Amino acid sequence: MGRSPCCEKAHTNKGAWTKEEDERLVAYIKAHGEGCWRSLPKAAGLLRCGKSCRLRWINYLRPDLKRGNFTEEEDELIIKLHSLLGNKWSLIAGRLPGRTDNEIKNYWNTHIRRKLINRGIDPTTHRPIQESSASQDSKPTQLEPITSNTINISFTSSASTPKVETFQERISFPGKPEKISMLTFKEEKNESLVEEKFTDLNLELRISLPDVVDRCHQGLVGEGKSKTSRCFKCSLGMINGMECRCGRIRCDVVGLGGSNGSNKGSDNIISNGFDFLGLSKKETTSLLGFRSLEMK
DNA sequence: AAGTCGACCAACCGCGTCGTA
DNA sequence: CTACGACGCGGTTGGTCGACT
Repeated sequence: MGRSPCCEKAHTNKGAWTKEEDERLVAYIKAHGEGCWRSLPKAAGLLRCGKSCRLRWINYLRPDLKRGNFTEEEDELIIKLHSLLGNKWSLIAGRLPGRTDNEIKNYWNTHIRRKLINRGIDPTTHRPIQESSASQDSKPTQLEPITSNTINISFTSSASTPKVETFQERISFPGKPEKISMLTFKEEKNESLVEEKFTDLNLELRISLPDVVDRCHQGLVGEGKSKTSRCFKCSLGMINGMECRCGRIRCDVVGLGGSNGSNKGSDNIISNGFDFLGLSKKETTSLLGFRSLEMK
């Protein structure tokens, strides 16, 4: 089965956006909010693909974007997050307010990669280049015991498929031991278990429950969505609990949020929950916030 | 002044995932 | 269970600009 095109390419503009197109897009989103990218171009009077509109808004037109050079602190944070997450640019971007995944990706490829190589560090493995090239010959699953400056993080999930997916990431900080959590995350159907084995966190590592409940309570749901699904928090039995506000309105009688609507109002939940690496707001609009952590 | 090269970055493309019918 | 629409992500491309010769 072939993949259908995301839009009618014959009647869409490509390439650089004009000022007029930008103004139209901004005006439309200000008036109607984000979401439903497929229908947005037509509604906004733009001869653009929905994808293109989304990208333009997210990467360039969004009012909360921070323009300008990256600071040294941001550099170091990106390096650390990349050592933890790999090329998960959207997750990394979620930790840097005002920065986009595309911006960070570009910055990584043009600046930080070179910076690490100059330091003698392999930008892919975050290990010293000599050690890194030598270790490529060895089996990746054979991990050494944890030392004072080595961290293992593992995730195990069988949430959506019978196949158990695991992720192990090993990070070394030569010379400088750092405290970090080792988390094990297990999720089976409606049951979920989050074990936090250590509570010392230096990167504010937290596991976050998706805040879809709060979004649907605030009328931020997209039109035409199902009204029978239950939010993740409810499915965990957290109704009326600390993590879920469904007590106000049971989420099995309201619609669940899709990717539509603004993110206003979700910040409190993120900051009060178990936000893992400060998952980007867009990530928390669905269970993707968790699933993104399952390394492929 | 003209040509070349590399850096930068906006934008595109293809694929994976999710939700729904 | 399957097909399909829609969205989001990551890799890649290509245009622009400044530095250098």
